Amino acid sequence: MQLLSKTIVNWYNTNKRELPWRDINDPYRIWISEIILQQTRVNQGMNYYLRFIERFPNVSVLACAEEDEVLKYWQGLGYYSRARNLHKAAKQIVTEFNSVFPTVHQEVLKLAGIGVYTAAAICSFAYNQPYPVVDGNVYRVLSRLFGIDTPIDSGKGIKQFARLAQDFLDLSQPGLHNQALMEFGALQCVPASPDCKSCPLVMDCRAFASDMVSSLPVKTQKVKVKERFFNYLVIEFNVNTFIRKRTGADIWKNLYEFPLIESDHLFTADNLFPNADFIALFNGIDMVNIVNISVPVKHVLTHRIINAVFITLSISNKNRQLENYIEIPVRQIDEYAVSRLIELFLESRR
DNA sequence: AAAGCGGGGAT
DNA sequence: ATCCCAGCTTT
Repeated sequence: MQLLSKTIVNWYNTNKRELPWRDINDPYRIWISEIILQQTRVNQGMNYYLRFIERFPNVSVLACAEEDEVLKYWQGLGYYSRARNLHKAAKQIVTEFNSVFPTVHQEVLKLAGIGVYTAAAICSFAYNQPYPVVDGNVYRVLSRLFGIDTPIDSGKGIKQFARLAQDFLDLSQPGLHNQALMEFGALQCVPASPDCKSCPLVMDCRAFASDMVSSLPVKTQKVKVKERFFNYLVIEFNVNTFIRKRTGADIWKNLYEFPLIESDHLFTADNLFPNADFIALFNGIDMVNIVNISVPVKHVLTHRIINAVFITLSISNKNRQLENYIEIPVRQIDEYAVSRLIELFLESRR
C-alpha cells in the first residue's frame, strides 16, 4: 500500500500543476480554494479564487462584508449556497474561534459548508493531519486500482471507500499523499479513455488487468431533469426598472432578478394579457406598453431546464404591487448579484 | 436514502 | 446527448 502511494507521489512531483493554493499553509486560502473547487474544475474556479482572495484576504475581512457582496464575487460560479455558507462560516470563526481558523478536525467539520471531504482537505493540506480526502478523483483511482465495483453513491460504497482511503493514506505525509492522489485522478486516471500505457500503476491496477477501466467507478445514476418556465418582466419606468431578491428554498437563493411569473408555459404576445398573474401585477397601472418579447431561452443545468422569456414593457405609473420590488436605474443592476441567465440577457442587450 | 443545488467543459 | 467536476445540506 505505502509503495503505491509513494509511486503516486513520485508521479505527482514531476507532473503536478502549479496552482496558487498549492504549497501554502494558510488554512484560510486553502479553505476558499476547496469551497470554490467543489463540483467545479480548476480552470473554471481559478479567476474567482484570485479575485476573491484579493477582495477578502482573510477571515476577518470576509466576516465583515455584506452577504450581497460575497454573492457578487460568486456570480456565475453556481451552487451559491457555497458563498452563503462561506460567509456564515467566517462569522462563526470570528465569534466562536476568536477569528483564528480552527485546527481541530471536529471543529473544522462544524463550520457551515464544510463536509467530510473539505475538512479532510483543509486539515491535511494546512496542518498535515492524517485525514484521507475522498473526492470524485479518489473514488475513481481507488475503484480502478483495487477493482471495486460497489456504487460510489451508495451508503455501502461511501463507507467502503472511506475505509479504503484511510488504509491507503500514507501517515508519514498525509497532505502530500492527498494532493498527489487527487492530481493523479485529475490528470492521469481520467474518467474517459485514460492513457493507461503511460500510467506508473498499470501493473498494479486491478481494473486494467480485468479490462474494467472504462466501467469503473460504478455510479447508480438517477438525475431527473425537471423543466421550469420563467417569464421575466423587464419593466421600464422612466430610466428605472424593478428587481427583487429571490428568497426561499429554491434555485438562485438570495440573488436578484426581474419580476418573475413562473408558469407551466412561456408567455407569448397571444397569451400574455389573459394571464391572471400578469393582470394582477399591473392592476392599477394606466398604460402598459409591450416594448419587446425576447426569443425563448433554454438555460440548461444539471438537474433543471429553465425555459425563460424576457418581456420588456413600459408603464405610465406605479401601483401597490411594484412597491414589493426595488426600483433602480437600469444601469445599476450591474451592482447586484444575478444568475447566469439574467447575466446573459443583460449582455445580449448591450 | 434521496432530492436539490449551477455552470461549463470534455467526449 | 451524457458525464462529471477538490460536495454539502435538507428532506
